[in-house]
Amino acid sequence: MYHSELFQQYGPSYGVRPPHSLTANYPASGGHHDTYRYPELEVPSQRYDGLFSALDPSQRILGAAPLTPLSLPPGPTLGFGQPHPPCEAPRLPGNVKMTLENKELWKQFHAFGTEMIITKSGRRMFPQCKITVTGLDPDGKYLLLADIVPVDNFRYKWQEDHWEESGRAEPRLPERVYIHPDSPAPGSHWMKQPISFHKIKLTNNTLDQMGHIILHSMHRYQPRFHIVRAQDVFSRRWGGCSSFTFTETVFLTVTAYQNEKITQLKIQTNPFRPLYPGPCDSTLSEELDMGGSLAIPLLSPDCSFHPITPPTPAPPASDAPGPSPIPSLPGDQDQSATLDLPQQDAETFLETEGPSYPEPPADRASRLFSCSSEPPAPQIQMVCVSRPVQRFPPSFPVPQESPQLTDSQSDFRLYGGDLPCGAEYSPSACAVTPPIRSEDGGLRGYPMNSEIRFAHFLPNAGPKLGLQFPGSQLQRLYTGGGWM
DNA sequence: TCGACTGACACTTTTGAACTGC
DNA sequence: AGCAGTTCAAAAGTGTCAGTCG
Repeated sequence: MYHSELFQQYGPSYGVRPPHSLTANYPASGGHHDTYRYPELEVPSQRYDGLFSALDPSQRILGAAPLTPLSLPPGPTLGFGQPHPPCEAPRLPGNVKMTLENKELWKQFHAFGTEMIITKSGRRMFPQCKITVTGLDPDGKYLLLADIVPVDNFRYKWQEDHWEESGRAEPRLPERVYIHPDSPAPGSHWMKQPISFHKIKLTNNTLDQMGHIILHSMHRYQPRFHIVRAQDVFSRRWGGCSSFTFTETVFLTVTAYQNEKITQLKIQTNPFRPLYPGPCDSTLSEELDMGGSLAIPLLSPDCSFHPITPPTPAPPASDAPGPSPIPSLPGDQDQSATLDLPQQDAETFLETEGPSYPEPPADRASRLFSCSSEPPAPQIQMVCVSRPVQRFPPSFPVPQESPQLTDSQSDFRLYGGDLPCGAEYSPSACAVTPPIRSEDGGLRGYPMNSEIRFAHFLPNAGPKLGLQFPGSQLQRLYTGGGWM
């Protein structure tokens, strides 16, 4: 499920997360917020790059503050060492493990400094993100997600044969999450074969409306993978979550390859070239067994994590010690020569040469956190209208940029008429209690006074572009209770 | 002037509809 | 009629490169 299925229905506001508390200069209305720069994100100590409001305990408590759009773990660097909001969110048991399937391939790229092309229309990643998961409850339902976060606060430039810092990073962009299309699926499904995130696309188009992951060029990023125990993507009550990263998957975004070695490596290993078997896809039998790598469970501000290696507080970005000196590639290497990949183990190369771009401090790259808990007790659905009900026009057309919709509330009550299932929206994009069913059992629509909720991982902010409710009206509710 | 970016290009792989045969 | 396998065109993917832009 790239967002393509869901995103198409939610429009460009998908993945856009306004700040937790709207600042004075936050655009109150008009347009989406892709280009909005979060002042909080400029300060390492305050980040709202998390993903799931469901992880925010405040949202699981009646009468809590308005929903925070997202609260996945922070990036490896930003907010590093800073106090995180206390959280009692459930965690997955500690025996949940994730390994990187094509680790050796990633290592080969990492040895030279992985570069990922980003384009306006979106470019897939190569190497692809392919993982295996163990330790899940075979019968429990899980969501698998991925996002990509900045590794540091620097912008880079290619200097002859190596990467070096070139000033401070651009302000962070709205983060988007890739939901694996199999989500939700039982643990047995996730564990039976490698899971491929090959459909992730990267773009530098800040106005992207395709749901691709928006990144800055010439910046370093790292993919993160999240396992969430939940019945469906609408669930607010989660049975736990764990996040993982792999140090080999750090990459630099470029609009054109800078390092000739990376170019050659891509050519040699690219699935579009006859030299190599098919793409790394969990659904394909032809797989490149590049060895596995145990993931590093991520520090999660929402998991009451306990870093095994206590991180040292990070100074402000401007004062932060720069990454380690940039090792240059051997000068006598003929960069135009064909790379003899199998003859040099990437790990060996890394040990002797190091990657061609600065490595983050070890404590940033190797945090390990425990995240274990039992699923919370079922919650009784409760609806609490915390303020006067807001009513929307009879039709809720696209694109209605209502400022009232830009806050973080997500639940709506349908009134004024039944809502039939039409082509304008997909019933799968929202849920309602109870649905109207046809005699044959098919979903026919939603009755008046139904309460509609949207996929909770989606940004609650912004209008639900693509959703239309002709003949009906939506009444937004504030609810702090859990849905399930 | 230079580095970063864009779009067009040639080429390959993937996908899905149409067709065929059992 | 239904299913499985094959074929083929379109779509989507790749890296390259010349031109544009700030």
